[in-house]
Amino acid sequence: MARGEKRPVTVHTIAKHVGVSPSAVSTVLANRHEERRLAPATVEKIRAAVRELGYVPNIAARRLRAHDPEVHHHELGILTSFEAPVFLVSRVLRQVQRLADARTGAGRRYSISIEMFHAGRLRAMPGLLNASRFNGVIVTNTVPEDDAFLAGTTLPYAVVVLGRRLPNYCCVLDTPGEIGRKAAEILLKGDCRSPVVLTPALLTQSTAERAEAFCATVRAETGREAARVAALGFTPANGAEALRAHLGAGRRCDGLYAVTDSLALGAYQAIKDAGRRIPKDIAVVGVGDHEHADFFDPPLTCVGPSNDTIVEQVVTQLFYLMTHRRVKPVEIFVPPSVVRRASA
Amino acid sequence: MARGEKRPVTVHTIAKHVGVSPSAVSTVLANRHEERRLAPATVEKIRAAVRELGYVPNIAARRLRAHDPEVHHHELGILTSFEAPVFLVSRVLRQVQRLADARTGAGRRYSISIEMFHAGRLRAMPGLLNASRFNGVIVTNTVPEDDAFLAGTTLPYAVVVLGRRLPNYCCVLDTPGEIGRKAAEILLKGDCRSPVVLTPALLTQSTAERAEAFCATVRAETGREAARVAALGFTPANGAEALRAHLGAGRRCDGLYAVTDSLALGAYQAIKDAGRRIPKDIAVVGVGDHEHADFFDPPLTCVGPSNDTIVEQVVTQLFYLMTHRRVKPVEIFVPPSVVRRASA
DNA sequence: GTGAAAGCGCTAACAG
DNA sequence: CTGTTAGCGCTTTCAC
Repeated sequence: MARGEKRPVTVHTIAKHVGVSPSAVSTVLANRHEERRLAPATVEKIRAAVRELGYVPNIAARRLRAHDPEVHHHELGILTSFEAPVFLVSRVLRQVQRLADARTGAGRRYSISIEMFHAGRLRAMPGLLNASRFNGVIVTNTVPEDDAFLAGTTLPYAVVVLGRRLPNYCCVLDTPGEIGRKAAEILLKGDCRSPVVLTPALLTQSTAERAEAFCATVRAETGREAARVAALGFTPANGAEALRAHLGAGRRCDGLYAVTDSLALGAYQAIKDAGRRIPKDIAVVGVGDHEHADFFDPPLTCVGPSNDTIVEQVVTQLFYLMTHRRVKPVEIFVPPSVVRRASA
Repeated sequence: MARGEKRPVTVHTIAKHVGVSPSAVSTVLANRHEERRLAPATVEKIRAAVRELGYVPNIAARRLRAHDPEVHHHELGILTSFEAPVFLVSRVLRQVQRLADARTGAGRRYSISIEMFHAGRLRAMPGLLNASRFNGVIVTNTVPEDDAFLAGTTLPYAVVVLGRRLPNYCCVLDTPGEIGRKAAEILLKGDCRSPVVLTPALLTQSTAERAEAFCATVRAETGREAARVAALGFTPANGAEALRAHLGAGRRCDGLYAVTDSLALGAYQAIKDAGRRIPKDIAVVGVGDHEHADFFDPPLTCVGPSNDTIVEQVVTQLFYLMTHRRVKPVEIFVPPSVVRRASA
């Protein structure tokens, strides 16, 4: 902390500062001074210098030093913005780990880490451009700025993009149009006459397309317009508030498609508070395979991306890219999953 | 893939194999052969060799090479087993990132990554013992085997343990005894006469203590024994099944403490299916500050660890340890949070 | 067009 | 008890 802020502090710096050799410093840092029988006074002086100079070990150097030449070490990264549905990320992680475990062997190890970036600041992640952090990455939950960055540069290692179309990378995508269409069909077949779609006010590419396709389908099949309700944010509370306002204003609604899980949860509360029954008065459709949808009251019918399939594709692609490098980018579309439950 | 499995493959290996110099190989790997005007034939031969020999770049070496001596790079790790409630981990991550961002400056960068290990296999995580991966770590969701490993060795860098007591490390803990006691008090004050505690069959130290304290409090206050219902696993489905069996057998229950969120969710379904009302027939208490507890139907009263406070303590400790190294281990206990809602 | 050499920061082996 | 030396694998000058 004290003074070494601008000049880099290395074991060498400390050694000179104390008047000992770098190896003595190294020994103390690893708590091996006993077996090396360093003089306690020396140890103390070194410790003091370490603290005073604010020494931070260089991890890359240590790793290189510790490296066992018999094993290949693969560094995999899952890169996601903070504004992410964690549960999807954790599924990706689990799947990556499963496949990595299956391939781990004598001369092969995998390290997998999740790295979060602030939306729009992917370019600032260190080591991305010079390939000094990962052997392969999965990129997801990007915003347009990040996409522009990616599109403008071809990273020289394995990259799979989840949920975006970028011409120079392998991409795995859901089909938001089809999702919206199917959601509309389910509601319309259930004799819904005044469909509503509940979205966050800030639409992502994906949620926008879902809502759009929903409305288009309603228009095509009935000639009427679906009502659009925009929640301020992504939380259940936002969803509840928005739908409450809609219902409170006496506007019609006998069928609802909520484009995210959390909004559906909030919608349930608003509907019940308004004294309406699900699905009798208002049928509700949410998005795909939420782990708790079965325990909503009533259980929630879902149309949305089949995340497990998506994740599987992503991970398969990543490993493929890492072994056969420089293949032509592909786009993989995964059709939606539909789970019918009691709410529609 | 093909043959280089046992002998380590480096740029040097490839260079020799093709009959060029390491620098040529390096240039091709970084896609810089254009500006260096390598012969296209050479480039192709190098590419072929790279593929054939299954070359994997050594990330540590690249990092060391790319290292800018003007900035200190801090590697922070959040180490958690797979059997983890992701949402807690993601809170830790957010908080760490927040504090790291605040400290990031000219000569200072932080990288934060989540690393998952298989329960009981923490010792197998590479680079833990020789300090070649992290400058500081937060360890959580360990099982006894992992704890034994940690207790037996003092890692020579900043370590904060979340949710376990280990004599040689800084630990931050909730107070499961107090949690169980408060849960019991809430139910008993609500005139509950036949309390039940719902737990997973496989108890962690923490869930066991919560259940134990709950039963002890019931015993002390009423002289009766609380019934214990064990669910096969941790999911809502497990919880629903277990409680359904209990209620179906005609056994009494007018107050329930579920020691995890998911079990509470399942319990709701079982209770409603049995035609009972919450809280009129059966009052329900869940654990701390679940983000969706407000949207349970009815909203769920919670007694549990106050995760935000815990996370704050953990992260504060970590940064403290990194700047003032080798301080005496401390134990920090964070009292439970109580949020009263409609379910009890 | 291509190769040789230097050195990033660290630690283990070997000499004193 | 302590210092010197070598080298982990990589990329970037610089020289040919």
